[in-house]
Amino acid sequence: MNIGEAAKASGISAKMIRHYEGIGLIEESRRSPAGYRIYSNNDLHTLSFIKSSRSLGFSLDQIKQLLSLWQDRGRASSDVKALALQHIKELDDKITELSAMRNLLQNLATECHGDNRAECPILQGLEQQCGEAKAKKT
Amino acid sequence: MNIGEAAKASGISAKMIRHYEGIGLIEESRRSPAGYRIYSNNDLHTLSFIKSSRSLGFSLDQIKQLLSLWQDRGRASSDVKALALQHIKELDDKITELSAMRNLLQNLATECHGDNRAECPILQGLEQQCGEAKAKKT
DNA sequence: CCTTGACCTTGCCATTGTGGTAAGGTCGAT
DNA sequence: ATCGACCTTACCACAATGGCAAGGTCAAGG
Repeated sequence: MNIGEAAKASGISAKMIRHYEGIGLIEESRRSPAGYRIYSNNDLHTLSFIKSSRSLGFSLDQIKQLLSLWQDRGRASSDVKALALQHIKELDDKITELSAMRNLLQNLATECHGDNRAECPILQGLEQQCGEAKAKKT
Repeated sequence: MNIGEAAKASGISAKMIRHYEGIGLIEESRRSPAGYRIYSNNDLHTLSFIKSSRSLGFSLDQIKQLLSLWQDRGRASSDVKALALQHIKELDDKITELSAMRNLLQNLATECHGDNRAECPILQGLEQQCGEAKAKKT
Protein backbone atom coordinates (compact mmCIF):
# COMPACT_ATOMS: atom_id res chain seq x y z
CA MET A 1 0.00 0.00 0.00
CA ASN A 2 1.04 3.63 -0.54
CA ILE A 3 2.00 6.02 2.21
CA GLY A 4 -1.41 7.72 2.31
CA GLU A 5 -3.17 4.48 2.95
CA ALA A 6 -0.60 3.47 5.55
CA ALA A 7 -1.08 6.82 7.22
CA LYS A 8 -4.82 6.42 7.39
CA ALA A 9 -4.56 2.87 8.66
CA SER A 10 -1.95 3.59 11.32
CA GLY A 11 -3.09 7.00 12.43
CA ILE A 12 0.35 8.46 11.76
CA SER A 13 0.47 11.22 9.17
CA ALA A 14 2.35 10.60 5.93
CA LYS A 15 4.58 13.48 6.88
CA MET A 16 5.58 11.77 10.09
CA ILE A 17 6.09 8.38 8.50
CA ARG A 18 8.64 9.97 6.18
CA HIS A 19 10.19 11.75 9.12
CA TYR A 20 10.45 8.53 11.13
CA GLU A 21 12.17 6.97 8.19
CA GLY A 22 14.49 9.94 7.90
CA ILE A 23 15.66 9.75 11.50
CA GLY A 24 16.07 5.99 11.33
CA LEU A 25 13.20 5.05 13.60
CA ILE A 26 11.85 2.79 10.89
CA GLU A 27 13.73 1.21 8.02
CA GLU A 28 13.58 2.65 4.54
CA SER A 29 10.59 1.14 2.82
CA ARG A 30 10.51 -0.56 -0.53
CA ARG A 31 9.80 1.69 -3.47
CA SER A 32 7.68 1.33 -6.57
CA PRO A 33 9.41 1.89 -9.93
CA ALA A 34 8.19 5.49 -9.77
CA GLY A 35 9.74 5.99 -6.34
CA TYR A 36 6.56 5.70 -4.28
CA ARG A 37 6.99 4.16 -0.84
CA ILE A 38 5.29 0.78 -0.46
CA TYR A 39 4.19 -0.64 2.88
CA SER A 40 3.38 -4.22 3.86
CA ASN A 41 1.04 -5.37 6.59
CA ASN A 42 4.11 -5.98 8.66
CA ASP A 43 5.22 -2.38 8.22
CA LEU A 44 1.73 -1.32 9.22
CA HIS A 45 2.04 -3.40 12.34
CA THR A 46 5.21 -1.54 13.23
CA LEU A 47 3.60 1.83 12.57
CA SER A 48 0.70 0.92 14.83
CA PHE A 49 3.14 -0.09 17.54
CA ILE A 50 4.77 3.31 17.24
CA LYS A 51 1.40 5.01 17.32
CA SER A 52 0.43 3.23 20.54
CA SER A 53 3.75 4.07 22.10
CA ARG A 54 3.39 7.74 21.22
CA SER A 55 -0.10 7.68 22.69
CA LEU A 56 1.42 6.61 25.97
CA GLY A 57 3.83 9.50 25.79
CA PHE A 58 7.05 7.68 25.01
CA SER A 59 9.63 9.82 23.24
CA LEU A 60 10.84 8.78 19.81
CA ASP A 61 14.12 7.86 21.40
CA GLN A 62 12.42 5.56 23.88
CA ILE A 63 10.32 4.11 21.09
CA LYS A 64 13.49 3.28 19.22
CA GLN A 65 14.53 1.17 22.18
CA LEU A 66 11.07 -0.34 22.56
CA LEU A 67 11.06 -1.29 18.90
CA SER A 68 14.37 -3.05 19.11
CA LEU A 69 13.22 -4.96 22.19
CA TRP A 70 9.96 -5.78 20.47
CA GLN A 71 11.81 -7.23 17.51
CA ASP A 72 14.31 -9.09 19.66
CA ARG A 73 13.01 -12.59 20.31
CA GLY A 74 15.62 -13.06 23.01
CA ARG A 75 14.77 -9.93 24.99
CA ALA A 76 14.33 -9.95 28.74
CA SER A 77 11.01 -8.49 29.85
CA SER A 78 12.90 -6.78 32.64
CA ASP A 79 14.48 -4.48 30.08
CA VAL A 80 11.07 -3.49 28.77
CA LYS A 81 9.76 -3.00 32.26
CA ALA A 82 12.71 -0.82 33.17
CA LEU A 83 11.94 1.44 30.25
CA ALA A 84 8.29 1.56 31.20
CA LEU A 85 9.00 2.34 34.84
CA GLN A 86 11.38 5.07 33.86
CA HIS A 87 8.73 6.63 31.69
CA ILE A 88 6.14 6.30 34.44
CA LYS A 89 8.49 8.25 36.65
CA GLU A 90 8.85 10.94 34.01
CA LEU A 91 5.08 11.14 33.78
CA ASP A 92 4.73 11.29 37.55
CA ASP A 93 7.31 14.04 37.80
CA LYS A 94 5.59 16.05 35.14
CA ILE A 95 2.19 15.54 36.73
CA THR A 96 3.57 16.63 40.08
CA GLU A 97 5.09 19.72 38.56
CA LEU A 98 1.94 20.70 36.71
CA SER A 99 -0.23 20.01 39.74
CA ALA A 100 1.90 22.30 41.86
CA MET A 101 1.47 25.05 39.29
CA ARG A 102 -2.21 24.41 39.08
CA ASN A 103 -2.71 24.55 42.82
CA LEU A 104 -0.72 27.71 43.29
CA LEU A 105 -2.54 29.41 40.48
CA GLN A 106 -5.89 28.14 41.67
CA ASN A 107 -5.25 29.66 45.08
CA LEU A 108 -4.47 33.02 43.54
CA ALA A 109 -7.48 32.83 41.25
CA THR A 110 -9.79 32.01 44.13
CA GLU A 111 -8.75 35.17 45.93
CA CYS A 112 -9.35 37.30 42.86
CA HIS A 113 -12.72 38.96 42.66
CA GLY A 114 -12.67 39.04 38.90
CA ASP A 115 -14.63 42.25 38.63
CA ASN A 116 -13.94 45.52 36.90
CA ARG A 117 -11.67 46.86 39.60
CA ALA A 118 -7.91 46.92 39.16
CA GLU A 119 -6.95 45.31 42.44
CA CYS A 120 -5.86 41.79 41.65
CA PRO A 121 -4.35 39.15 43.94
CA ILE A 122 -3.16 37.17 40.93
CA LEU A 123 -0.92 39.94 39.69
CA GLN A 124 0.15 40.66 43.24
CA GLY A 125 1.06 37.03 43.65
CA LEU A 126 3.12 37.01 40.48
CA GLU A 127 4.79 40.18 41.59
CA GLN A 128 5.71 39.15 45.09
CA GLN A 129 6.10 35.45 44.92
CA CYS A 130 9.12 35.76 42.69
CA GLY A 131 10.59 32.31 42.52
CA GLU A 132 8.65 30.72 45.32
CA ALA A 133 7.14 28.36 42.81
CA LYS A 134 10.60 27.27 41.84
CA ALA A 135 11.53 26.82 45.48
CA LYS A 136 8.61 24.45 45.92
CA LYS A 137 9.94 22.25 43.16
CA THR A 138 13.16 21.79 45.10
CA MET B 1 23.39 46.77 36.48
CA ASN B 2 24.70 44.61 33.65
CA ILE B 3 22.87 41.69 32.15
CA GLY B 4 24.81 39.08 34.14
CA GLU B 5 23.83 40.65 37.40
CA ALA B 6 20.24 41.03 36.28
CA ALA B 7 20.24 37.39 35.27
CA LYS B 8 21.50 36.27 38.64
CA ALA B 9 19.07 38.48 40.50
CA SER B 10 16.02 37.51 38.46
CA GLY B 11 16.78 33.86 37.88
CA ILE B 12 16.44 34.31 34.12
CA SER B 13 19.54 33.52 32.09
CA ALA B 14 21.24 36.32 30.22
CA LYS B 15 20.53 34.43 27.06
CA MET B 16 16.84 34.47 27.73
CA ILE B 17 16.77 38.12 28.74
CA ARG B 18 18.24 38.97 25.34
CA HIS B 19 15.74 36.65 23.71
CA TYR B 20 12.79 38.23 25.52
CA GLU B 21 14.00 41.57 24.32
CA GLY B 22 14.35 40.23 20.79
CA ILE B 23 10.77 38.97 20.62
CA GLY B 24 9.41 42.13 22.18
CA LEU B 25 8.36 40.66 25.52
CA ILE B 26 10.39 43.33 27.27
CA GLU B 27 11.45 46.69 25.94
CA GLU B 28 14.93 47.29 24.63
CA SER B 29 17.07 48.27 27.58
CA ARG B 30 19.30 51.27 27.85
CA ARG B 31 22.86 50.74 26.73
CA SER B 32 26.19 51.85 28.10
CA PRO B 33 28.50 53.76 25.73
CA ALA B 34 30.15 50.44 24.94
CA GLY B 35 26.83 48.84 24.03
CA TYR B 36 26.31 46.88 27.25
CA ARG B 37 22.70 46.47 28.33
CA ILE B 38 21.88 48.30 31.56
CA TYR B 39 19.02 47.32 33.85
CA SER B 40 17.26 49.34 36.53
CA ASN B 41 15.53 48.01 39.63
CA ASN B 42 12.32 48.52 37.78
CA ASP B 43 13.52 46.32 34.92
CA LEU B 44 14.51 43.74 37.48
CA HIS B 45 11.02 43.86 38.90
CA THR B 46 9.63 43.10 35.48
CA LEU B 47 12.05 40.24 34.96
CA SER B 48 11.05 38.75 38.29
CA PHE B 49 7.40 39.01 37.31
CA ILE B 50 8.20 37.11 34.14
CA LYS B 51 10.14 34.54 36.09
CA SER B 52 7.22 33.92 38.44
CA SER B 53 4.84 33.65 35.55
CA ARG B 54 7.05 31.13 33.77
CA SER B 55 7.25 29.15 37.01
CA LEU B 56 3.48 28.86 36.93
CA GLY B 57 3.69 27.55 33.40
CA PHE B 58 2.33 30.54 31.50
CA SER B 59 3.51 30.72 27.91
CA LEU B 60 5.50 33.74 26.77
CA ASP B 61 2.47 34.79 24.81
CA GLN B 62 0.27 34.70 27.89
CA ILE B 63 2.95 36.51 29.84
CA LYS B 64 2.89 39.26 27.27
CA GLN B 65 -0.78 39.75 28.07
CA LEU B 66 -0.19 39.48 31.80
CA LEU B 67 2.53 42.10 31.58
CA SER B 68 0.34 44.55 29.78
CA LEU B 69 -2.42 44.04 32.32
CA TRP B 70 0.08 44.39 35.11
CA GLN B 71 1.24 47.70 33.74
CA ASP B 72 -2.24 48.94 33.04
CA ARG B 73 -3.51 50.86 36.03
CA GLY B 74 -7.01 50.79 34.64
CA ARG B 75 -7.21 47.03 34.12
CA ALA B 76 -10.15 44.96 35.24
CA SER B 77 -9.16 42.07 37.49
CA SER B 78 -11.69 39.97 35.57
CA ASP B 79 -9.37 40.06 32.57
CA VAL B 80 -6.51 38.74 34.65
CA LYS B 81 -8.69 36.10 36.19
CA ALA B 82 -9.91 34.98 32.77
CA LEU B 83 -6.33 34.46 31.66
CA ALA B 84 -5.54 32.56 34.83
CA LEU B 85 -8.60 30.34 34.57
CA GLN B 86 -7.80 29.55 30.98
CA HIS B 87 -4.31 28.50 31.97
CA ILE B 88 -5.66 26.43 34.84
CA LYS B 89 -7.80 24.63 32.31
CA GLU B 90 -4.78 23.99 30.11
CA LEU B 91 -2.93 22.62 33.10
CA ASP B 92 -5.87 20.43 34.08
CA ASP B 93 -6.19 19.08 30.56
CA LYS B 94 -2.52 18.25 30.43
CA ILE B 95 -2.61 16.63 33.84
CA THR B 96 -5.60 14.55 32.81
CA GLU B 97 -3.87 13.46 29.65
CA LEU B 98 -0.66 12.52 31.41
CA SER B 99 -2.52 10.72 34.17
CA ALA B 100 -4.37 8.62 31.62
CA MET B 101 -1.06 7.64 30.07
CA ARG B 102 0.43 6.93 33.44
CA ASN B 103 -2.43 4.71 34.52
CA LEU B 104 -2.53 2.73 31.31
CA LEU B 105 1.19 2.19 31.41
CA GLN B 106 1.14 1.38 35.09
CA ASN B 107 -1.42 -1.34 34.45
CA LEU B 108 0.73 -2.88 31.78
CA ALA B 109 3.85 -2.65 33.93
CA THR B 110 2.10 -4.32 36.85
CA GLU B 111 1.31 -7.32 34.71
CA CYS B 112 4.87 -7.62 33.51
CA HIS B 113 7.06 -10.03 35.42
CA GLY B 114 10.19 -8.12 34.61
CA ASP B 115 12.39 -11.18 34.55
CA ASN B 116 14.73 -12.59 31.94
CA ARG B 117 11.99 -14.20 29.89
CA ALA B 118 10.83 -12.69 26.64
CA GLU B 119 7.10 -12.77 27.32
CA CYS B 120 6.05 -9.22 28.05
CA PRO B 121 2.55 -7.81 28.59
CA ILE B 122 3.86 -4.30 28.04
CA LEU B 123 4.96 -5.02 24.49
CA GLN B 124 1.80 -7.01 23.91
CA GLY B 125 -0.22 -4.06 25.10
CA LEU B 126 1.56 -1.70 22.76
CA GLU B 127 1.07 -4.15 19.95
CA GLN B 128 -2.61 -4.84 20.40
CA GLN B 129 -3.97 -1.72 21.93
CA CYS B 130 -3.18 0.22 18.79
CA GLY B 131 -4.98 3.50 19.28
CA GLU B 132 -7.08 2.56 22.26
CA ALA B 133 -5.24 5.17 24.23
CA LYS B 134 -6.29 7.75 21.70
CA ALA B 135 -9.84 6.48 21.85
CA LYS B 136 -9.86 6.98 25.61
CA LYS B 137 -8.95 10.61 25.16
CA THR B 138 -12.07 11.13 23.11
C1' DC C 1 51.79 49.98 28.69
C1' DC C 2 50.28 45.39 28.10
C1' DT C 3 48.22 41.14 29.40
C1' DT C 4 44.79 38.24 31.56
C1' DG C 5 40.33 36.89 32.87
C1' DA C 6 35.73 37.88 33.33
C1' DC C 7 32.27 39.89 31.24
C1' DC C 8 29.65 41.67 27.26
C1' DT C 9 28.09 41.71 22.11
C1' DT C 10 25.85 39.40 17.89
C1' DG C 11 24.74 35.44 15.23
C1' DC C 12 24.00 30.87 14.06
C1' DC C 13 22.82 25.91 15.16
C1' DA C 14 20.41 22.21 17.98
C1' DT C 15 16.72 20.42 20.46
C1' DT C 16 11.29 17.72 20.09
C1' DG C 17 7.58 16.51 17.38
C1' DT C 18 4.63 18.20 14.25
C1' DG C 19 2.61 21.07 10.57
C1' DG C 20 2.86 23.80 6.33
C1' DT C 21 4.07 24.97 1.67
C1' DA C 22 6.20 24.83 -2.79
C1' DA C 23 7.70 22.78 -7.03
C1' DG C 24 7.54 18.95 -9.37
C1' DG C 25 6.54 13.73 -10.86
C1' DT C 26 2.89 9.91 -11.36
C1' DC C 27 -1.27 7.56 -11.96
C1' DG C 28 -6.01 6.55 -13.20
C1' DA C 29 -9.99 8.08 -15.43
C1' DT C 30 -12.32 10.72 -18.66
C1' DA D 1 -4.60 15.25 -23.71
C1' DT D 2 -5.92 16.65 -19.38
C1' DC D 3 -7.60 16.88 -14.61
C1' DG D 4 -7.55 15.61 -9.88
C1' DA D 5 -5.64 12.98 -6.45
C1' DC D 6 -1.74 11.23 -5.00
C1' DC D 7 3.30 10.95 -4.45
C1' DT D 8 8.30 12.97 -4.18
C1' DT D 9 11.95 16.11 -1.98
C1' DA D 10 13.30 20.21 0.34
C1' DC D 11 12.80 23.88 2.83
C1' DC D 12 10.45 26.99 6.91
C1' DA D 13 7.83 27.37 11.21
C1' DC D 14 6.48 26.72 16.05
C1' DA D 15 8.16 27.27 21.81
C1' DA D 16 11.58 27.88 24.90
C1' DT D 17 16.02 27.04 25.88
C1' DG D 18 20.98 25.86 25.53
C1' DG D 19 25.46 26.02 23.28
C1' DC D 20 29.28 27.74 20.70
C1' DA D 21 32.14 30.99 18.19
C1' DA D 22 34.32 35.31 17.13
C1' DG D 23 34.93 39.47 18.69
C1' DG D 24 34.65 43.94 21.93
C1' DT D 25 35.25 45.87 26.88
C1' DC D 26 36.78 46.58 31.31
C1' DA D 27 39.33 46.28 35.63
C1' DA D 28 43.29 44.57 37.99
C1' DG D 29 48.01 43.49 38.28
C1' DG D 30 52.68 42.92 36.27
